[in-house]
Amino acid sequence: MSIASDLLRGNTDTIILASLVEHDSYGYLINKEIMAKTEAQIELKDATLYSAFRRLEKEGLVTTYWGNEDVGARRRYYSITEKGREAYGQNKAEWQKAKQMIDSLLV
Amino acid sequence: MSIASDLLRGNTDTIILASLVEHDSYGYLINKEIMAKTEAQIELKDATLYSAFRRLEKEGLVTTYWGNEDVGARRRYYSITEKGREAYGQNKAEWQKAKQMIDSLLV
DNA sequence: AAGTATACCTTGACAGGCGAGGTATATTGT
DNA sequence: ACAATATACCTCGCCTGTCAAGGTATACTT
Repeated sequence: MSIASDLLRGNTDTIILASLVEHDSYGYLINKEIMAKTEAQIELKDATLYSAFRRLEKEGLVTTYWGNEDVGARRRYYSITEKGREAYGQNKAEWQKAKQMIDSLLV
Repeated sequence: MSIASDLLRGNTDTIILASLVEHDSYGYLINKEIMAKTEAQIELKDATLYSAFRRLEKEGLVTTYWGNEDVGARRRYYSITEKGREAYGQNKAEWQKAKQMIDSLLV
């Protein structure tokens, strides 16, 4: 059984940012990598993924550009901004705290 | 800064069930205890709390009865059912797994 | 020619959180 | 005496994030 989406909610943006910290990437690949790393227990549905991208872009946490593939389907790349790196750090810290707090409530 | 509600979502029902595992309780007290235990970093807004109760009741995870206070405001008590205990165990297990998976994605 | 993989996108429905509003009783402060 | 605060419950309607369902286009395999 894969992870309920309500448990992921609030972390999707952070997860996407995480995959952009090292290098630029694109939607399809990000999704595949997440599935590979979690043995398909976490999967961002593509509608969810793309709506997250719009949100991140609007907030200035990522920028985007079209790749110039001369073969295959076009790719839209995403790049994390400085603001995005900061947000990532904060989100991660908040996640650590939330984890701890929730754990303290679950006997 | 308190914990973003999207990080709690998916855990609110579990948190409520947790506070009913040891003994019956009522909304106002459950809320106070959660705030006390987390130094007010987690707070279920009462609209959230009561809608969660309706949900848990509908799913047969809790039962409810009116307390017979002869003084002060009336209290509606909640009692966890056997089904509720099972759900609690499963939710907790899923939370453990989700934690692990999310952590594996956040570099 | 059909199927699968890669790669993107939009729309509309749904569920949970919660701000804002409401009711009622008891205690504490001035 | 009266106001304020704490206790204790409740509903309505908005907002936001997820995602099923639908769509487009290219390239490779069978």
